Amino acid sequence: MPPVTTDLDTETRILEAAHRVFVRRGVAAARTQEIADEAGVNKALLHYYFRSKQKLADAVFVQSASRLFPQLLGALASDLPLREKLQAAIDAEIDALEASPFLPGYILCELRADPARLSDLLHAAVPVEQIRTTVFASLQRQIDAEVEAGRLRPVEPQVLLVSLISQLIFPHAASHMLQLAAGLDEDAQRQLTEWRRRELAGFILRGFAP
Amino acid sequence: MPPVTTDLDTETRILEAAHRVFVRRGVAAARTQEIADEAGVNKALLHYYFRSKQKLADAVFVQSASRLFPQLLGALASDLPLREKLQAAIDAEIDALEASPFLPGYILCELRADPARLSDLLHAAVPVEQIRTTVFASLQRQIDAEVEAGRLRPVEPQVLLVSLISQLIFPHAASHMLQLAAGLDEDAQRQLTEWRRRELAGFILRGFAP
DNA sequence: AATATATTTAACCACCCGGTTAACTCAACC
DNA sequence: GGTTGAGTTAACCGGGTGGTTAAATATATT
Repeated sequence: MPPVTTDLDTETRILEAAHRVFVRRGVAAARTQEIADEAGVNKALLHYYFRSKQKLADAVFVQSASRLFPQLLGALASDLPLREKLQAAIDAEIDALEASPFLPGYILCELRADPARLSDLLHAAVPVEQIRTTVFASLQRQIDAEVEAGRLRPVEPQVLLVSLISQLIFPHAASHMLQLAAGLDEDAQRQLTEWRRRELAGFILRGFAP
Repeated sequence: MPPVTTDLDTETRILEAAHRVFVRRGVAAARTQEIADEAGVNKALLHYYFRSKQKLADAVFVQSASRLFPQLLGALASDLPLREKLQAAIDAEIDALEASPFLPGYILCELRADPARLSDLLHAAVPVEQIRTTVFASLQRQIDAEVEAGRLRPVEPQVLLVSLISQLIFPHAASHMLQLAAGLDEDAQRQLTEWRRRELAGFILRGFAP
């Protein structure tokens, strides 16, 4: 038998190179040659390991998305008290984003190009539905309790969630746009990240206070 | 002299077709043939009016961006009192977004693919810098006054601005992602837009209150 | 009507890109 | 040492795409 479990090497090298090139250029504009070069292999190897550019892109997308979503949803599905839960979600997401800051932009763009296909793809890889209902149910319960205690105004979980996600992800996904429209250089953006880590949970809770 | 000011017809028809196709597919994945078909003209006409696909994409981008940014920055540069200013910005932006909901996603994606070129392009078309400094200065003044009056905690204008822009633009730019991750259908998203129009200004001011 | 210029078209081309093929290498196993 | 089969490569191919050209048509000016 030839090397069976050995040599994940080349395959992952290709996958990582593809990841870099796809994230850098977008799938449509990416050239298989560039991926091959960056992986240090021949173009035909891409076809050998993955059957086509499309399949390769699929693999990269699934891998990326399952890096970005689970942390956030996981933290939100936990049974921490509301403030600590928000803080956990913020910390988890900021950490994930600092590890791969261009991921949200990439996912956003690819999702826009072909929502249906990628949605199927992700659902096959991650039990999104299930996590989601858990998140909503637990969040709803906590909000109700806070409303009862007079510390929060009535608000649907979606509203809170979207406000949180927007402020967490958008500044990364749109860093170029912010630089262009608001003139924020890298340093200013790092400062903003720090602010979010320290203040965002409190900001949101105050915002939804009665 | 041949038709000089007449027949903006064909040119704008091409521009609008290009707009639709670019926004739908993204520039890299868009085919000139599809644009020509959608404009009801021959492919060569694209080259006649605009010199190349690239130039056409540039024109579309500039047009799009100068539809999306000025409203927001204009409202923010006005001399309304803080709360009314925020509300004006929110109304302006939501109106602009309802007219062309896919614009932010498009701009985001194109900006990601080639930030430097598109930044130059926009700066040549819109006096971004100038508007921006006005916005920041006026905002800083108002925040200082509110802090003095004990109605706001000290906060840099950028922080407030990014929080506002994130919550305004992200839900549109990432509508597919939100549908995927948070399960928000079109109706839920419309509801969220309504919430933002009614509540976002108050939400932000409460969030930054002492 | 004649002319000049602006539009518009059909047909064409050169190149790029994803994908394929067939041959070569090399380690494992008999 | 010969066989096997995964891993790897150079070379090639066909289709698609952006771009070009030259001819045809419309429109305004004289």
